Amino acid sequence: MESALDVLFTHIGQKIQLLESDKAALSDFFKLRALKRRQYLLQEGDLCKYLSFIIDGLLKSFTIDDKGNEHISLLAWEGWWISDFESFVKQTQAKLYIEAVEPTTVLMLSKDNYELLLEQFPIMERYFRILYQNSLTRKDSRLISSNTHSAEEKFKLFMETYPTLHQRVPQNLIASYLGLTAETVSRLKKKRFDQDS
Amino acid sequence: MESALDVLFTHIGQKIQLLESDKAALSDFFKLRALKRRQYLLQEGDLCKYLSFIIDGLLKSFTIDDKGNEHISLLAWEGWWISDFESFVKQTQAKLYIEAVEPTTVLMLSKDNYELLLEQFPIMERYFRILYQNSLTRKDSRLISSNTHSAEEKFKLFMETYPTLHQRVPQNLIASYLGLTAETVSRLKKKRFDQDS
DNA sequence: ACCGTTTCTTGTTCTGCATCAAGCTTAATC
DNA sequence: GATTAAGCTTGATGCAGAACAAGAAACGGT
Repeated sequence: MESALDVLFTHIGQKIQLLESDKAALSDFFKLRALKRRQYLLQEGDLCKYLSFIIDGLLKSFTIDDKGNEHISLLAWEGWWISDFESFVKQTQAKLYIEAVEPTTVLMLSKDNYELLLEQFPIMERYFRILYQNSLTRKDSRLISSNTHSAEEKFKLFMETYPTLHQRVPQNLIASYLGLTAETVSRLKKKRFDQDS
Repeated sequence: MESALDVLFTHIGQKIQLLESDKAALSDFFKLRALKRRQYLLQEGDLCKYLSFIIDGLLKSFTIDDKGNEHISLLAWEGWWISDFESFVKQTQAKLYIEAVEPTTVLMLSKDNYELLLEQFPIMERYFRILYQNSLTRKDSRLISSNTHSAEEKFKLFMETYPTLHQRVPQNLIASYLGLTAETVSRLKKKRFDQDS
């Protein structure tokens, strides 16, 4: 069976050319961790010490506002990275919580190892440059959608972009991800279904 | 006086170590362009062929919705890069307009030259990795603010983040950047001022 | 298989901000 | 420096989606 590191290297190999010798050397930089459902990977106020690559499972990152409401900033599953990126990069207090929605395994890369890895493997500069490049285009789209679309348009766009995700993620999390309430999404769903039939 | 390329290299030099020989070689990759007030650097439907580094002046990127309303996705001035990044990276049709708010000069890097430059100067992989890394943390913050804050909080945060920008940029552009109407921002400004005095 | 918790639905009320309108002020442009 | 356009203010009205409420359905853990 495929090891966690193989999953990671396959992923990296889709963006850059990775030598077998590199793989062996890179392995030591990562640490495997298993999370149970509802377990936290990070809590607000912590230092975000790791970039985490998701081998299997699904995580959410979110803030909690003054009224105690949760606002999801990211839903991430196998093949994606997650962190409180600002906290990780600047080594400041985290603003985000990261919590497992499903039982999850991740490969963690510490800040120190991240810097080392970039020093020692220039090809990884390229990998992360491409990774961030793609991430930026998605964030741009999301920001535009967030500022210009109605609730209905946001929901529709989400369902088109991630057509199968609603089978894995409770509707209230999708609502939160879109900056809507669970009630609103429930009504939008009903509306869509009524129209389709 | 300082040339446009010097401005760029100073900026790059803040993130990575750039050799004089590199500078000379890199110069050929960039093309200088001057824009008048209200002139477009990009229009919706175009291919975004360039990353543009702003030497002087100020630009806005925005979408126009079905009702003809403008939604600003970015305000950028000297020392920042601007593009329709998704269109640039994937070479798809641009969704954005980019227009000069002030008379502006930019150094433009074409997609081809971008790829060449990354091939030939591995140090530039590092530069762009760091650039994108920082850009991502800002986008994250903005996305969170957009989904969790009230109009008043967004406006307050904007004024704290860019305390002098309102002297350069008309209020209606700030409103659009924040996903608000000009009227709302006008009222918020009044409210702030009344409270402060 | 059961029980408790989480998630979803549906109705009602409320409110923050948009929209519409119109006069005023400031700033570009010739 | 006159003219025209751009930007700002203030008031009135409307509405999308939040908030509140409460029951129903689905799910997960033991």
